[in-house]
Amino acid sequence: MTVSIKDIAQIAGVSHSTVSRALADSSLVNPGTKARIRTLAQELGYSPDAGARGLVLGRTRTVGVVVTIITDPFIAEVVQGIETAAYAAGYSVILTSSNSEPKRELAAVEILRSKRVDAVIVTSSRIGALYQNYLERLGAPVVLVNTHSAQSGHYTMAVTVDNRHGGYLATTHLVELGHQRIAYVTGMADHSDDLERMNGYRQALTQAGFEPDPTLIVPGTGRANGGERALSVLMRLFPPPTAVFCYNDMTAIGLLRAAKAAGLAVPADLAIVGFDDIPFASYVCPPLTTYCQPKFELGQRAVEMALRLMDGPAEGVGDVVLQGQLVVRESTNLLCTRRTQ
Amino acid sequence: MTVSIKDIAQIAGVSHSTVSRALADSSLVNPGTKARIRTLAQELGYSPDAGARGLVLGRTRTVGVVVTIITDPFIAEVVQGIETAAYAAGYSVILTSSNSEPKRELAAVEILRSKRVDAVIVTSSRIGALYQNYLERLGAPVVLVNTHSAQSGHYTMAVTVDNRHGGYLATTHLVELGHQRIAYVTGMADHSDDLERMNGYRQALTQAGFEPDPTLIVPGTGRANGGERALSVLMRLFPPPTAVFCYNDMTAIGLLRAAKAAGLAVPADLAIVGFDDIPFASYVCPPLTTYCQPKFELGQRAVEMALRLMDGPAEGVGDVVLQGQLVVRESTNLLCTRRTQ
DNA sequence: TTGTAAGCGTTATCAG
DNA sequence: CTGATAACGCTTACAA
Repeated sequence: MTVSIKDIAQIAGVSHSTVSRALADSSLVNPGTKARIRTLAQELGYSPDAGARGLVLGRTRTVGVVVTIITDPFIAEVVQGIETAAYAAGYSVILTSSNSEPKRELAAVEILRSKRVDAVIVTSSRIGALYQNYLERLGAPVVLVNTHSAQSGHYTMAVTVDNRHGGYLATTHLVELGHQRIAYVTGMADHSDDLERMNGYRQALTQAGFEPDPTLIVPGTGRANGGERALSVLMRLFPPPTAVFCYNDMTAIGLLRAAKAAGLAVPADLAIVGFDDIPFASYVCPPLTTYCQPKFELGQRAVEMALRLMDGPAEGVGDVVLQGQLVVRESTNLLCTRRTQ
Repeated sequence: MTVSIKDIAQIAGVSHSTVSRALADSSLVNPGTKARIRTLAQELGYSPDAGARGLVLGRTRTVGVVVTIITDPFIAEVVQGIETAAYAAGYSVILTSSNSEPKRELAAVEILRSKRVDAVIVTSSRIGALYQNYLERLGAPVVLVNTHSAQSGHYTMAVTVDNRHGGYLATTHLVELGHQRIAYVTGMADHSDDLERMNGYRQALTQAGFEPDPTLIVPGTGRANGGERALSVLMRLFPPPTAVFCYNDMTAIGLLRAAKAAGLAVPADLAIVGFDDIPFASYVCPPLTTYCQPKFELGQRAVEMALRLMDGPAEGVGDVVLQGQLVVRESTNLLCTRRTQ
C-alpha cells in the first residue's frame, strides 16, 4: 500500500540503494538521476519508514516524555518548551502520562524503552527517586525536570529551578511586609521540590529571628483541593497565621477560593504567595504573588541536556539549576499590622 | 547492547523463533521451555523493539495527536482523555504541536506518517479543512476533534460538541436575564466551531425578536488577549452591550480582566458568558458562567472512533456530536434592568 | 513442539 | 557513480 524505496527504484529503473542515496542527498549519485528520483518520490507521496530507519541506524530521533498529568498548567508549559526545542533539533516527542500512579509510570517508561527513544525526560515525578536503578539500565539518558535524582549518574541528570531560593524569597517577602506568623502548605509528600521550598521557607524564618512552628506547616496535595482543605486547618490554629506560602500556584488558588468563601479578605486577613507563576496566577483575584519558574526554559534546557547526553557520557555536563524571580501582585500588597507574638 | 530475541535464544539454547513464540505466549511451545524463556527474558531485561515489530506487523499500536498548543487548558483536557483511552486500549500517543502555523502543522503530520501511526487525531485545528485531500492519502484514519471536515470521507471523521446548541443556550440565558444588547467575541477566523457558536447566538437573538446587529460581533483570538482587546471595541459602541458571549473561556477571562481594569462591574455593568468550562472558569472572580464541553469525553470518543476506523472502513460509524450544558455562575447572576432599545 | 527461512523498509559496506 | 548484499529485530509460514 504505502510506497517504499523499492517501489521507486523499480519505476525509476535503478537499484533501491541508489534511491536511498538520492533521497539522502548523497553526493555519490548522478545529479540527473538524483533529481529524477526525488521528483518521483515526491509524486508518489513517499514517506520514509521511521521504524525501519531506526532499526538500522540505532537511533530514532525521538525523545520520550513522562509527565504526571498534562492538564497541570505548569507541566503543560514545560512540555511546550520540550516540544519546541525537540522540534527545532529535528526530534519528535512521545508523551506519556502517569496520573502519578507508580504502576503507570513504570509502564510508560517501558513503552518508551520499546520505542527505542533516544532520551527520556521525566517531569515532576517521583520516579527518579524510586526507580533510579531501573532507569540506569534503560539504555537512554534520562533527564529529570524538577526532581532531584538521588545521585546523578553519567546518564541521569536533573534540571531544576532553585527551589530553596524561591521559598526563601517568597517567605522573606512576607516577613518584610510585617508578617510574623507565616504558614506553609506543602505539595505531595516525598517530593524533593517540596522539601527544598520548605527549607527556603524555614531559612527565611530563622533569619528573621522567628522560631519555626511545626503546626504552621500543613499538608496539601499540589492541587487546588489541597489548598482548599488547608484553609480550615490554618484557621483553627491559635493565633491563626496572617500569611501563607504555598507549594505551588494551584494550591494557592484553592486556598484563595476557600478564603473568599470563608469571608476572609486577601491580603487584609490573609496574604498568600504561590509558586510557579502559571498563566492564571495573574487572572485570579486578587492576582497572585508568586515565584516565577522559567517553565518553558526548563523544558528547553532538558532537551538540550538530553541531546548532549545521547552521544555517550558528556564531559562538562552537570545538573542545571535555573533561577526564577518573585513576582509581586495584589495578594500580598499590604503591610501586616497584626501583632501575633 | 540491548538484548534481542536472538540473545535470549542463544542463552536458552533454542531458536529465536521459539523465543518469539514463547514471549507471545503462543500455545505451540512447550510449557517448560516457555517458562524458562520468559524468566530468562525478564532477567536479561529484554524489551521488544517496537520499530522492528511494527515493520513486520504493519501496525504500530500508536496514535498520533496534533494540537495547536498544549498549554491551552481546553486542549490539555482533551489530550488527557485521548491519552487515557489510548493507554487503556494498549496504544501509545505521539504528541505534536503546531503553534497554529500551517507549516509546522504539515510537518507534524508528515512525522506521524513516517512513524506509521495507526491513526491521527487532530484537535482544534484548521488542518482538516485546509488539507483534507492531503489527509486522505495519509494511509491512516483521521479523527478531527472540534473541527468539521469539509466532507467526512470513509477515513476522516469528526467528534465535536454541539457548538450551535451551546451558543444558543448561552445567548438565550442572557436574553432571559433581560439583556437586549448582547455582543459576541469571536475566536480565530475561519474556525468552523466559531461559526457554529455564532449561529447559535444569532438564532437565539432572532428567536427573541432582536435584530442581529453586526457591530456587536467583534473579533477575538481565542486567547485572553483577544478578550482584552475586544473590551475597548465594545465600550465604544453606542449604546454599549450589557452582555457578552465569548467564543471560549480564555477570551471571556481576558475580557473579564479588562473589564475590571476599566472599572466595570461584572455582571452589573457587563454580564459575561464563556464556552468550554475550563478548570479555571470557576476560579476567576466572579466565577464564569459558561457552556461546559465534555472535554475528556471528546478525547475518549476520538480514540474510540480512531480504533474502529483502523480496521478498514467501518459501517455504522459516523461523526459524533456530544452535548454539553450551561453552567451558570456569578458572571451572569443578575437581572438586567437597563433598557437599551 | 521446534527450527529454517523469508521478508518488513531502511542504511551501509563493498565490489564493480 | 551504481548495484548486490548483509544487517537491524522481529513475526510467521513452512518443514521437520
